[in-house]
Amino acid sequence: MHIVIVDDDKLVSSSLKMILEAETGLEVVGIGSNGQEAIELYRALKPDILLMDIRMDGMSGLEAGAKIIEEDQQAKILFLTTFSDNEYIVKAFQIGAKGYILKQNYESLIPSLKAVYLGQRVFGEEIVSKIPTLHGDSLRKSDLTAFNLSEKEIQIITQVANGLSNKEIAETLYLSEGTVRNYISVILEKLQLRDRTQLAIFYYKHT
Amino acid sequence: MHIVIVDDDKLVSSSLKMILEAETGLEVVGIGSNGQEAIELYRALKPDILLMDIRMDGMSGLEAGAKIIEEDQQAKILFLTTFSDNEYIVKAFQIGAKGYILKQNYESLIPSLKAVYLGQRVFGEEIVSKIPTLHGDSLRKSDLTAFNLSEKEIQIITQVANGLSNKEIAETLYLSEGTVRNYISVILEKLQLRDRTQLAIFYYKHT
DNA sequence: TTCTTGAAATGACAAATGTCATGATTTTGC
DNA sequence: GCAAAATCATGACATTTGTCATTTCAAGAA
Repeated sequence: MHIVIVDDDKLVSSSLKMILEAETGLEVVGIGSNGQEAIELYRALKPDILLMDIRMDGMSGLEAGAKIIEEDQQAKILFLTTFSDNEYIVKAFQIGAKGYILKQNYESLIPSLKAVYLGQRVFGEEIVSKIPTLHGDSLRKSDLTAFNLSEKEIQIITQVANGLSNKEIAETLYLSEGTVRNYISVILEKLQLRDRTQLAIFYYKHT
Repeated sequence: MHIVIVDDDKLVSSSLKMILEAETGLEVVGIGSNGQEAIELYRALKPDILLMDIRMDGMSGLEAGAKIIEEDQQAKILFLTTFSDNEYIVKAFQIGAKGYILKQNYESLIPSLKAVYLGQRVFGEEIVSKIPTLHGDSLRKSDLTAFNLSEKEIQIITQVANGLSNKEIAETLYLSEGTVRNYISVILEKLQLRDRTQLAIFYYKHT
């Protein structure tokens, strides 16, 4: 399996090369350090998999990836990044990347590479929550604790995000309308938002 | 890595067992043949991964999976199936399964198992096309024409979905605030919605 | 017990929102 | 040119929304 690695941190790319080549059957055939090089290397070497940092100086991995996939629909690109970012995850999905892995999670790199090689798509845990229509009914614990939101507040946010008016929320949760207003007021303050519409938007962006 | 296999075709489950145990580090600790057994086996054995047919007589793999994940949020379930089905794929995703693999694709089974074990999610190529559109920056043409929305109306909707107030939208688009209100009123009527919050929600659900 | 804390409610208020009727202006088709 | 459209604007109005100060009440902690 031929692999090209592209990362603007040389240290990362050479460590990756070592890790990968410890495995028989894997061969790192090229190393690059920016988006432009990624495109050139891909064209020249046609690797089975392109392992690329999503964030790089100059042309980002995403841009490069989009271009490469445009040229070769079959291209198998696995993105690497050090942190999970909403925007990136969704975009990576959109351009048709085969996967997305956090660098921290280096043990899962080889199995993921193989799975991708064999036609699977591999994504970290985070991806699922970022996909709109598959939302569950409530915000993830991780998101809510980060903002000190109580259980009840979450319930209210969820109702707002379902498009209910204060009166309707009051009926649903057996509270008075005024109480619901108070809750929302507090929530908006906590989240630094202005009105319920922004709150609903927040919900959909963090779910 | 401890694995439990559940498939109503004994032939399949025993072949799988053989394939898996050829790999060092993998141990099939239990085999079941229906959803009910899957639940019992999971409770009793707490395997690292549950490899389960999605379609089975009696309780389906999907139902069993939902129940198991309900009991143990950490449960790692990888579904197996012989054909790709829209319903199933999306449902599997929704209940929180870690993956979905076609039986035909047996070479990718082991790498996929490992990737899942290490915290990834693995899905076949098909999945992507089945996932409702991920949101980008504007409504798709298809969506807007379906509702007879004009160019200007789309602009307004977009601003609402960005969380702007009427006054802000007016400034952005060089209109009076009243005009913006009128536009929104018409849009809400067209889309059968009640207020701007529902409009923002609509936007994020159709984008 | 008394004190404190948190959840829920109230009422008053200003601001934002949505609806409606109407009118001015511009664009477009014929 | 003229009529029929969009397009943009107003003003009046009822409702909803968000803020704030204050109160009630119950459960714990002292």
